[in-house]
Amino acid sequence: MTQPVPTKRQQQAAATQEQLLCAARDVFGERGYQATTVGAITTRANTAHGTFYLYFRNKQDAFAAVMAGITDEVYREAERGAGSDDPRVAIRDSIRGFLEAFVEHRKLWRCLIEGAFTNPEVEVVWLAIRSRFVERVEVDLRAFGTRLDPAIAANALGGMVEWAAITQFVLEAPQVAGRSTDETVDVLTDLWLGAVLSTATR
Amino acid sequence: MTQPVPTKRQQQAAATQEQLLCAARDVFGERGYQATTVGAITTRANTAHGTFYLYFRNKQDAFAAVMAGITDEVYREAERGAGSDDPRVAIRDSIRGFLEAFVEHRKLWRCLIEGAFTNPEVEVVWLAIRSRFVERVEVDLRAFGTRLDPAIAANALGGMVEWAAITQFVLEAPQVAGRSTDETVDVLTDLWLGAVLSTATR
Amino acid sequence: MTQPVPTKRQQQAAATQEQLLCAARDVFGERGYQATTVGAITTRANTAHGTFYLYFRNKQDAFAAVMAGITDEVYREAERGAGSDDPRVAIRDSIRGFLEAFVEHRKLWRCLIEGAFTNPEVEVVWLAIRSRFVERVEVDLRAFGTRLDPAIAANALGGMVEWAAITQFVLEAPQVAGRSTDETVDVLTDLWLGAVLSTATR
Amino acid sequence: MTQPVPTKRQQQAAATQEQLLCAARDVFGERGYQATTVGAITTRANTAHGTFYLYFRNKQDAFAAVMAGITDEVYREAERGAGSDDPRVAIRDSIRGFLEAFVEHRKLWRCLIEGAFTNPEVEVVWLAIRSRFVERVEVDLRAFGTRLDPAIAANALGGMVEWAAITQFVLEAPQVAGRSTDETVDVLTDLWLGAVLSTATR
DNA sequence: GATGAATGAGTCTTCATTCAT
DNA sequence: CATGAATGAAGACTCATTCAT
Repeated sequence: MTQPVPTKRQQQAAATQEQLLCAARDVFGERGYQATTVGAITTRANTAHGTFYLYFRNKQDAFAAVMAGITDEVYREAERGAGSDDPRVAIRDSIRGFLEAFVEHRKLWRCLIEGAFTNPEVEVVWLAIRSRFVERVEVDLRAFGTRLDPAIAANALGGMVEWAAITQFVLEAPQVAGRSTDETVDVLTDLWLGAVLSTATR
Repeated sequence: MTQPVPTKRQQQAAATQEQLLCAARDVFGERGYQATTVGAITTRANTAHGTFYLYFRNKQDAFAAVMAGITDEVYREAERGAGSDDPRVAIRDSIRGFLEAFVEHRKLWRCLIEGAFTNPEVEVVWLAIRSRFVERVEVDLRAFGTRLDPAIAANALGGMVEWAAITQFVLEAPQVAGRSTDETVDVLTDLWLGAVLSTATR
Repeated sequence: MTQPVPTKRQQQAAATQEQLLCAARDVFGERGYQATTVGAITTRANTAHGTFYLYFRNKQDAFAAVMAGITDEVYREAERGAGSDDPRVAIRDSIRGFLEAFVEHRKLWRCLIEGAFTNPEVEVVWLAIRSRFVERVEVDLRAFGTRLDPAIAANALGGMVEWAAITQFVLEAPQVAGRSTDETVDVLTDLWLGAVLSTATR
Repeated sequence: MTQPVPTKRQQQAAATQEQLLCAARDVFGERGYQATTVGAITTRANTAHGTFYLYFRNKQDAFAAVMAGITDEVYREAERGAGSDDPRVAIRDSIRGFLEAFVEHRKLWRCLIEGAFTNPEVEVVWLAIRSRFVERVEVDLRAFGTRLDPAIAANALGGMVEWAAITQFVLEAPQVAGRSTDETVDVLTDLWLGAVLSTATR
């Protein structure tokens, strides 16, 4: 068994890693994936350049470490509606949870999409996390009963929310730029519910 | 006024530009935005490196030129359902048109997303073209009558189709990888129609 | 057919390449293989850093280009004794040819040995050139008639001259440092001749 | 005066140093001089990175420590023929001793040559040890009587054996690769003897 | 005596862009 | 019009060495 109480040096090391992780989160959010350099991260973290490589194999590895927390949080928020019996309430809560968490991290999310489309390994990581989200939706659809293919429908409806969030809060498409999260939650809820109810089997 | 009949030189130049454009299309599709180099394009086009800069200000400019044609075509295909009186038929034709054109150009579309998330100017170009698409949907929704905010709804429904296409045919999300275009057209049509009808005002 | 007369630009390019090659020769000779940097070569050649990569794939490639000329010259000088009928004269001329050429390029030769023991690809290149030298010796031994294994004997006798040159003129082993080329030629000739004659079959 | 009986601590320290030395020997043999890193040595030795610097000033110092043992052993084996009265037997035994010890350590010997040509201080160390070898040969030649310069002849004949070993067992020159040690011992003995006898004065 | 976290100098290589020919 | 040689900025990654614990 290892010591349960971390030594002073272990604390130091953990603090350094935390500094680097925070710095990475900030810089990725500000500059995007490609434009972020290891040098920018270490400068921000007040460490030497080489220290970065004590805690991360490379830039991509640090990116994965940053994103693991974020994606997990956002997609998990989408599951918080599960408590309600009223489908409308459940759906609205899920969508609201997702959108609110998304808005909070929208800069990093932009970076995530950039990373996923630029770097195959990031793509794999992201798709894996996204899968959990889509599968949750699929389970809900099956539970509700639908005459559509549940996988395709889940991917489409889940994707509708994801992409609406991206176009509105990241890309700021002119048609929807500046709209409040609440407005969007309402519309997405109605669309989702209408789509699901009209194809329900029970 | 210059001669309406192009001179030999002008023909030659047009041919060179066409070569470069085709080469750029190929290389962007194969390698993606970041990984494409000007050298790769000129090599493919059998021109000198410098010739590239006679026809394009820079890499980004060539990318915009390539993408203009593609995005235009894909989003235009989404308008071909307009002819029908039956809303289901009209929607299905639109979705089918979009997806079929999308599938044909899916490699470049991947590149387009990458470019838009990497380069602000590419983002602007793409958003402008996408706007026409969203606005067409908005006009249809208004014509049909909906109690939802038409802009947000149009962005969400149009986005649902866009993102379903991307996740299925570009990212090949495991839940939907390998599904046929037809299956997806059916599901998307039903979802769209259900969402619209249930919120219709007339 | 290409133009036999090089254009001005081709001349320019050739001149640049020549500058780089000379600079590389100088720097390799002064610093050795590992310690030579591409930057040092381009600085010496008065070119931009990137220009180096127009003419050489990498440092090793430039090294090979430098060494090709040198090794060829040195080992070729070892063949100039071939004219004489008197074996002693022939051997002495060969040894003298080798040593004199060697002395002239001794700094680069040191670099060559370093490169060959450091970099497998350099090793291969050098061994190939050295093979021609050893095989020439072998042919001579066979012609002369020897009861020894000609390959091993050729490798040993050729190697005796090579290594004597290296220890004396490159490493400057204390026992032989400062001796003249002539003295060494004499001794090596006698050793070689004595070894060959005493094992001759005719 | 310190205690002649080592304390626990001293024993511990000696064990650690031994571990590091063995690890260094292994890693240098496997990777070569340049490619060996301090980290690789400490990893192999199961010690902390910093521990290395308790026992060695730097990489070069550890290399010298490793090589001291090896070179000593190999060159000492070359002296074992001294017992015999028959010159042929004496020479053969010396050559055989050298070659057999050499073959056993050929990977480290390769590393030694690389080190000597890369690092001036390694060069000095090696030349010092080699000197003893050359001087032993010189003494023998003088004892035997030769009309040649004994220093140059000793350097050449000793070098013939050294370099034959290197080209055959380290570089594996194509002409002699795969030959047995015995064959080579025979040929070298004959060449050496022929060279010496034909220039003998008594 | 032993540890291992931290340092930061050092180098290769790529590539968008320019401009003399 | 077309060429292609030249530019030089930029960035990732390694590793020997130090020193507080």
